[in-house]
Order: sequence, then structure tokens, then C-alpha cells
Amino acid sequence: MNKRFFITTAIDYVNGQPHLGHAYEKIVADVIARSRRSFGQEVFFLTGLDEHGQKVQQAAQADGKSPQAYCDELAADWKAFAKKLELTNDDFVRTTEPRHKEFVQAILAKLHAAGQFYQKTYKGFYSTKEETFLTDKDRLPDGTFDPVYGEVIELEESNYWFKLRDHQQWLIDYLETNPAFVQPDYRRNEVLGFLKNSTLEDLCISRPAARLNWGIPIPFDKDFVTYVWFDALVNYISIPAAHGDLLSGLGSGVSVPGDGAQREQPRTPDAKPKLQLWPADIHVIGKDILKFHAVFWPIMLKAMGLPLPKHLLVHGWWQKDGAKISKSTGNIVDPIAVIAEWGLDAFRFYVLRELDIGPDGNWTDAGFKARYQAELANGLGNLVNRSLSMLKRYRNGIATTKHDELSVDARKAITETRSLLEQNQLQAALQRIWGLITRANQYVDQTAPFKLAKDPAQAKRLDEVLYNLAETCRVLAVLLWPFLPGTATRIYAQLGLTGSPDKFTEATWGGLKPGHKIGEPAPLFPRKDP
RNA sequence: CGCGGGGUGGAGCAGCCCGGUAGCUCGUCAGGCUCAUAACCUGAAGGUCGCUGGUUCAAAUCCAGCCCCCGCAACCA
Repeated sequence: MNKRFFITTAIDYVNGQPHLGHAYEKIVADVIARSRRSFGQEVFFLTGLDEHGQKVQQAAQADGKSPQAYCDELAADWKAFAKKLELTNDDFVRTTEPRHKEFVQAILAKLHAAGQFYQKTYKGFYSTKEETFLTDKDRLPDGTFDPVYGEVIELEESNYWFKLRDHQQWLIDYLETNPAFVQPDYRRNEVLGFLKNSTLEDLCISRPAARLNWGIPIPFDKDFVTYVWFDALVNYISIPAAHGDLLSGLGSGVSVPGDGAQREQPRTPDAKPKLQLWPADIHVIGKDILKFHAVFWPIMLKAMGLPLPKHLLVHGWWQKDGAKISKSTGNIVDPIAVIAEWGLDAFRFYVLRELDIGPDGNWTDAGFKARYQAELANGLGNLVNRSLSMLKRYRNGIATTKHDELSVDARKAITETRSLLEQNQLQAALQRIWGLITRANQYVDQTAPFKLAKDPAQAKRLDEVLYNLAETCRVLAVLLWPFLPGTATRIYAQLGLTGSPDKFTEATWGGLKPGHKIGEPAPLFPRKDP
């Protein structure tokens, strides 16, 4: 069985409703997943939720619910949100699911047996109100702790620690010999800078169950639960395992939870995995969790004997109107409201076109409207509408002859768009596609089919021009599919073609056959005048 | 010296890794067209690519230094 292209998003922490940043990351991953499928690759796209931890426990308590009931309710909202964005995720992980919890425990047991953990007592200042240890960074200039922490006591606590330190040099070497591991480059440099200039502290992987019970119990010591990252990061392999990925390299020490039958089967050398996913091809993450994915996660994987993910694709953050997005000040963008007013594809288009993957971006309502009007309505929408309207009006909607006057431009756009998509350059790919739209609009002006239509002697020329335009629209639909699936499908429908333009090979000049009758033209993005 | 990002025509951005005619959207001005969602096309004005120095035949791009903005420790990707 061939390995599938495996792409993940960060799993989001369930302590509220999804917002712009969540939507952005998911859409980026979805476009990449769709583009790879369009290229004919088998893809597995995973997203989901991180549901354990203190804040969830507290929020549930405040709501008078059990943590599980609280998570169940929010999980329904988040799954609905994924649907709303038309994400093509193949699974949706929740870290409270048995398939995940059992796997995490198996991993913990294996690493413990391999001597990767040790127990150590930690003595520090603990805020009983915030239920967290404080560090020197939490101190006020005068050395005392801020009153918001309430009573601060000195507390001694025993925990399990993961030996990170031993792997520091190995990781530096790995990052230097694999420059594509972290993208963009400046993020990789950031990690290298961090690794070279500081000594890794070992990672605390447990919390006493007495203090935090909303977590996965540590299998070899029931007085503890796992702490955040060991739980959350492992979703990237627990779900493949649940789908039958044998995770070769993990060794026989770990049984793979999943369906019962799978687990009972003895490992034999010729055993074929149902599905091979790991190593991940791309983890799409935000810049805030870079350290966890570029430092902790590779070391964890190495300790487990598993290969490392191929790429971390690190995106920036959105601001609104040049200021930080903040619930408390009300400076927010509500994706659901934007989609309700402008449509999903307009939303997907704006976030992908406005912001390259890497830098921070700035959402403005004016910018959103400007792009909608200029690029979607006047650019793409108008081109398709004028092209198909003329074919309908002058030729009763029937393409009569093939012609290849625009094929060179189209082919160039196709090749370059594909190359950009393969490099995950989504913003540049959109710009390239719009280059073809501009070319087609120029072509209408140069050939003036509306003039040709008035001269019976130009009938053949008119046929040729109309074919070039309709065929360009068809190619555009295929190119746009990963970004704007709904719009691409509507273009196909207006061209009288059934199905979705979801195979990149369809972006080959000459797909429309003479005699083909198109459907009904209609504006794709109606203008919205104030 | 905490870490990081940015400074490109009036606005917002791309280009920088891999030096070689400064590109895109909006805005302004002039013209064309009338198929189309009052959309489309062409042309013009407008830039010492933050500053200084270096490397080079050649620097927005590489190197060094400096100035200015903004994030990160606080609900958040």
C-alpha cells in the first residue's frame, strides 16, 4: 500500500468558539489537501480538538457541567464549523476519545520502560487561585507576586520528566541538514537560534491527579495524569494508528489501539498496514506553537523510534484594523457572520489572497470588500459571465469548433500554478491564476467578439474566439478548485459540465468538445453596492 | 544587547532565499469599448525600495552598522 499524503492542523483547545485564526489555519490545510488530491495523490487530512487540561476543567465547573459534557457540546460546534468551511478532513480527532487515550498510554508505557522518564521533585511558588506554578517572570519589579495570583505558597511537588537535554545536539544537526523541515526559513532560524543559545530543560510530562484530574492517567502511576503536550502532540500518530497504520519503527512494545481485531493480530513481518500515514507530510501550525513542534515533538518521536514529519508549515497571526484581535475589546472578526453575508468562497479567497503563509496579516472590512469587488466580482465573475453570455447569445450556447489561441497562456498558467501549489505558495498561486483571468479579459477586448457577431463573414472567427473563452473558463475552474470549490463547481455547471473540477489533469487545453452545449450563465459573485 | 516580524509611488501588499527593465489590488487623470455584474481594455502621473557604508560590471535583493514601527510573557491560530 502506498503511503498517503498526510496533512494535519494544530488541534485547537476547546475553551471557546472558533475565530478567524482557527478558520485561517484550517483553510490553508484544506487547500493543500484539496490540491494534492487534485494532483491524484491519496491524501489524509486530520484536524481536531485538544480537550484536556485545567482550563477546560475550570470552565466546565463554572458552567456546572462535567468536563466531558462541556467538551461534547463544544466539539459539536467545532465540527459544525469545519463543515461550514467545507473542510475535506478525513477524520476529526478529540483527545478525550478512547482511541487516542489508549494510544497515549501505550506510548507512555513504552517510553517509561525504555528509561526516557525520571521522577523529580520540583519546589516553587504556587498560586492556589490560578492553580499554577509561578516563575520569576511572574514577579513584579519589587519581587512580589501580583495580587491576581491570590495566595502564593511554596510548594514541593513530585513529577515525571522527559529527558530532552540529551537530544539537543542531535536536533541542531537535524535542522541544519534538513533546511526544508521548518518553513518559512526565518522560523527555522529562530528555532536554531533558540537551540544554540540556550540549554534545553527537561520536559515535565505529568501533573498530580490530586491537582488536575481532567487528563489521561499515566499507566504506570495512577497518581498522575499526562500534561498537555505529551497528550496533544501524540494525536498526529494516535489517529494514524487507529486507522491501522502500523507505525513501523515504533517497535513491538506498543500495542496499537484501534478496532479490536487489529489489536489481536500478531505482528508478523509481512503484515500489511491498512493505511500508511506516518510520517506526516505537513503539520500546519501557528507561530506560537513552533517550539513545541520543532523541538519537543521531534525529540519525542526520536525517543519512540519514529521518523520525523517532513515539513512544519508555520503561519502568522491575523490582526484586525492594525490592532490585536481581542475578545475583551471586541476587536474581532466573526467568520460565521462574514460567510453568511458574503459566502464561504469569498471568505476563503480573502484570507488566502491577502496573507502569505508566514507573516502576520491584517484584516480590514474595506480590504475584504475591495477584493470581493475587484477580483471576484469584476475579475473572475465578470469574465465567466461575459464569456458564457456571448456564447449563449450568439451561438445558442453551443461550442462549435476547437481553437487554441489562448492555449499557450493557459498552459503556462497551469504549469506555474501547479508548481506553486506543490510548494504550498497559495497566495502566489492565486496571483498567477488571476494573471490568466486578466489575459482572458484582454483577449475579449482585442478580439471584440461582440463586433464579430455583427458581421456574418466573421462567423468562423467568432466561433474560435468564443471557444477560447469558454475553454479558459473551464481551465480556470480546475485551477480554482482547491481554493474556491463551490465557485469552481458552479463554473462547471454553467459550462454544462457535470461533477466537480477536482482533477488537475482536467486542466488540459481542449476539454470542451465541439457540439457541447453550455448551461445557464449567472453572476458568480453579485456586486454588493452600498 | 530577551526573542521575533516589518519599513517598497496616495493606501494596502508581492518581489528579497536563487543580485540584472520595480510588480499587483485600490485610488487619481485621460482615452477606448459596449459582450458582461455601471463590469472590461489602453495609456499617463506618482518610487533616491527606512538611513549610512561595504561587496559587485550590476544591489529592493548579499554583508555590516544605525533609525523607526509592531508583535510575543495576558482570552486567543
